[in-house]
Amino acid sequence: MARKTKEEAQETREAIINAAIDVFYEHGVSKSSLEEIAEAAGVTRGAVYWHFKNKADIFSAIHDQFHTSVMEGFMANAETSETPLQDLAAFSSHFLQLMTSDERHKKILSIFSLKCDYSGEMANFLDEQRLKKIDSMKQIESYFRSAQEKGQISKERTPQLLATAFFCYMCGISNESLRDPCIVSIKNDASELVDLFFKRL
Amino acid sequence: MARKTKEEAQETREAIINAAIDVFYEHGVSKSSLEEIAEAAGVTRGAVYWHFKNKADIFSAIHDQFHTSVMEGFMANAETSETPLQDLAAFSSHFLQLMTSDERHKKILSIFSLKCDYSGEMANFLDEQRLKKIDSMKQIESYFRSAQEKGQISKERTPQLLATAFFCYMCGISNESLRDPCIVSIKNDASELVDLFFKRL
DNA sequence: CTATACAAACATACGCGAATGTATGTTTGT
DNA sequence: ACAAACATACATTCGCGTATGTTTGTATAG
Repeated sequence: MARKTKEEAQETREAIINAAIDVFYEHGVSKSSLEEIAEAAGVTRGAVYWHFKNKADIFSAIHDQFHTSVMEGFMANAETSETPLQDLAAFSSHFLQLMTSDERHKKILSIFSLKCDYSGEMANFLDEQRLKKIDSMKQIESYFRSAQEKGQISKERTPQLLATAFFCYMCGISNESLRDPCIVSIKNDASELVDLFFKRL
Repeated sequence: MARKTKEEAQETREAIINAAIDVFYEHGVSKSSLEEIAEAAGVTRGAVYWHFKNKADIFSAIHDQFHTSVMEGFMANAETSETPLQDLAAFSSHFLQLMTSDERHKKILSIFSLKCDYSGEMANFLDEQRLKKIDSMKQIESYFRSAQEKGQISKERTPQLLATAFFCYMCGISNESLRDPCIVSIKNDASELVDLFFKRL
């Protein structure tokens, strides 16, 4: 096809990414062909290979895009807040609720945890996720530390352990609700589950 | 090769399964070829196709074998026990510790949560896992209900919710420790993490 | 201001290897 | 003698990466 303007090219790039999310979600990453993705985006494989190196590169784009969009609302007021635990709970509930309100958000999470085979070239993404998670853990940790310094919770446990526990808890809720929305219903149980962690600290 | 006795044939079948676990763990399910598995087992693809229908069928064998072996130590004394919470905690800790002591156990869990693309034919296994998890949840639920009836914990929350929370918590710990043993160290933190859930009920 | 050269943004075509399923051959326990 | 328990051989498909073709926005010279 003909040459397009920068903006139009950027649009096709986004179209490919969005198509990939849908195709990955339906057929899984490993069984999705670039042909399928191209067709879903209304282009040919030529366009895909112009914008991306290969399938892993598309996955990487989704990966980056997701994490930056999630994190930007997170890194804020661990020390400045007067109610760190409430803030943490609120953000956590909001994150879970996104899985109900934002279809794209849900699809991407589902791809990451159920439709992906982290091996070979894909194993790199586990490392990237590790780094992001360490950042998150540091943040969560500071929330708990702040709460301890303010005398809002017991100092019996270290902030590290509390952060680890809470992080695992949240990951578990997220994953299990993706595996089976009936067993763990975000709409019905999410906020109550989050509260359960804090109510008796 | 020549014909063998029933026992020898069963041994090769087991050898194929064990080889598949190793190959799946290293290369991921989707990128593992039957040729690799056969070679690792010291046979040819002919033997593999004799014992199994295809790759998904091998996976299914691992799947069944794992769940039956895990569950057999679990279904026991929810109502008969005088200390249901302690029993639940003990079993949970034991389950997590298995990831350290039993390499095979760890590899299989890692395959299920990180090296597998649950799509197409593989999606059936999510349904199977759902059923197993419902059973587990029922069991866990009865532990909490028993504890409530004995007055050992508050009746503020329903047993269902407590079971859901605990189940998600455990899944989160298991998964995150697989993703990064440094962030969540089973050896160091597991029992303390499990305790954390119960200490303040 | 316009003609033209160049390269961006794709589409099309080609060759290749890898894996799969099956068909057939071979050995030996019973 | 027959079939279980494999090994070997074959055909086919599928997806990938690349090479090449095509169109058109855009810069630059004249």
